[in-house]
Amino acid sequence: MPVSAHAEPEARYRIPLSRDRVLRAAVRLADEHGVEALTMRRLAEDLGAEAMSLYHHVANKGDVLDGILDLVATEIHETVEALDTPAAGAAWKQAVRRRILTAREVLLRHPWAPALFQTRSAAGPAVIRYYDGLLGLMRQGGFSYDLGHHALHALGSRALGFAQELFDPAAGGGSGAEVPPEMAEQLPHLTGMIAEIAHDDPDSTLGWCDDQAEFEFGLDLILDGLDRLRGSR
Amino acid sequence: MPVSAHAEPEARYRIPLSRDRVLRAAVRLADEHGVEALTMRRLAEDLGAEAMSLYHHVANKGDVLDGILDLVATEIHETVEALDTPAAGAAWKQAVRRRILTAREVLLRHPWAPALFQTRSAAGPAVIRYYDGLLGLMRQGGFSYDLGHHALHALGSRALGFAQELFDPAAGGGSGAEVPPEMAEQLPHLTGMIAEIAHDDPDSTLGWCDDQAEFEFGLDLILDGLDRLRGSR
DNA sequence: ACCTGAACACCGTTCAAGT
DNA sequence: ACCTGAACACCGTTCAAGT
Repeated sequence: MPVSAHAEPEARYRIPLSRDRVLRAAVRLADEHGVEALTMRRLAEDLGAEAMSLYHHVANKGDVLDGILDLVATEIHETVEALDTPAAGAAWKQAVRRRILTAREVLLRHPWAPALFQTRSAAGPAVIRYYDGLLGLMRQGGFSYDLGHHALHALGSRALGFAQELFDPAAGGGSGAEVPPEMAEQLPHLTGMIAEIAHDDPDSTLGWCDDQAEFEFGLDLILDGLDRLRGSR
Repeated sequence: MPVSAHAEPEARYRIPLSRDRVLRAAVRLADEHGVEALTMRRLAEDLGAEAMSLYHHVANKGDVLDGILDLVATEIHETVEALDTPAAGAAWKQAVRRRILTAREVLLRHPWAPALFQTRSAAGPAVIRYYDGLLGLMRQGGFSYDLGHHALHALGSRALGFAQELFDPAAGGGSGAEVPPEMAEQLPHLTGMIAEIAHDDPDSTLGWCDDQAEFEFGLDLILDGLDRLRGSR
């Protein structure tokens, strides 16, 4: 191996670009400043290069977006794969539940990822490997391929650790009790619900939905339903 | 009422702009050419005006996007409201199921809407009214407010008639049996599943997932789970 | 081979000016 | 009041040119 002593300091500020380096910088940029800050120009700047240089390592911006999603999915898959030795029989439910809640933890570190998963239609290889692992756990739990197939569809994005939140309480502003009277007439049931929950727990005003608890409720509902179908079909 | 005969032909090619006219044109544009064709310039062109004129009727592009989502949600809410006289007791499940499948039918006419619903965080008034109606059906079915609340979260976007499809079989290309051998080793369970389904139904190659059936499977799983919890909490 | 500057065809939006 | 043209500050991407 030839030694070139003077190359050392130069190499420090001029690490060659590569697809991997570009994608990792893109993930970091999205994590720190949001996905809307992820432009080819800004990404190049962070890498100490010009925007046009990126095109030697990625096809276009869509390729970058698919690439960073695959990076996140890889992180999920590897974290989850290190988690447990799969268990047979009824333990399938606990194993699947744990994987999905772990996937959710990974996604909380990349809050831009769920919205992007929904925008980019094609599932990358890492997502597919992750789903293959889930299906494997179900098979060990006694699932037919047919039921396992339905199960993956039923779980949908929840399997990856997210589900769309339609109500964003933080966006609402004031406390739950401050429903305008003319709106309350049009929304008798939601108004009643908010009033009752405010009564039971006076401290629960703004942002009173516990995202984690709601995610687990929906997940358990599906898993319990699947467990009941497990033998019968 | 004064009559001005000569105003008629002029009014024909210069209908004044309005927020409603702008939003309806935006929905039509998205329906016909996709949401990516929905630019302020293109939208103005379709209305026979300049892009800058739109800003007298909408605040900005985000306002347009929120506006067209509310228009779709209104269409869902009105279609569903005309559907049934709500039924008490165990019939809640059938009533909710029918509303959600109807919402899905509406969304199939606006295929751009689901992805946009997931991007725009705040739920508009029409979405909230729709959810209030669902909660009302559940209340009549004997739900506590607490269980109804969990139920809305568990249903999530499925209540509006969509759920993210993570596998897009149409994007894959060839038939299900054409899995590359080195990939098959990494995906033993998905490969086995595809092989078995191809064996049971040789015609099911490309796009063999029945979206409607899978949507209903997941929906019923959740509704059956809720029905089981209905009395016990 | 890898990288770059200038340029192109778009965006959403501001502003001053028209009627 | 409503509408408009020109302009600004951005995009992603192409292309010919550098090393």
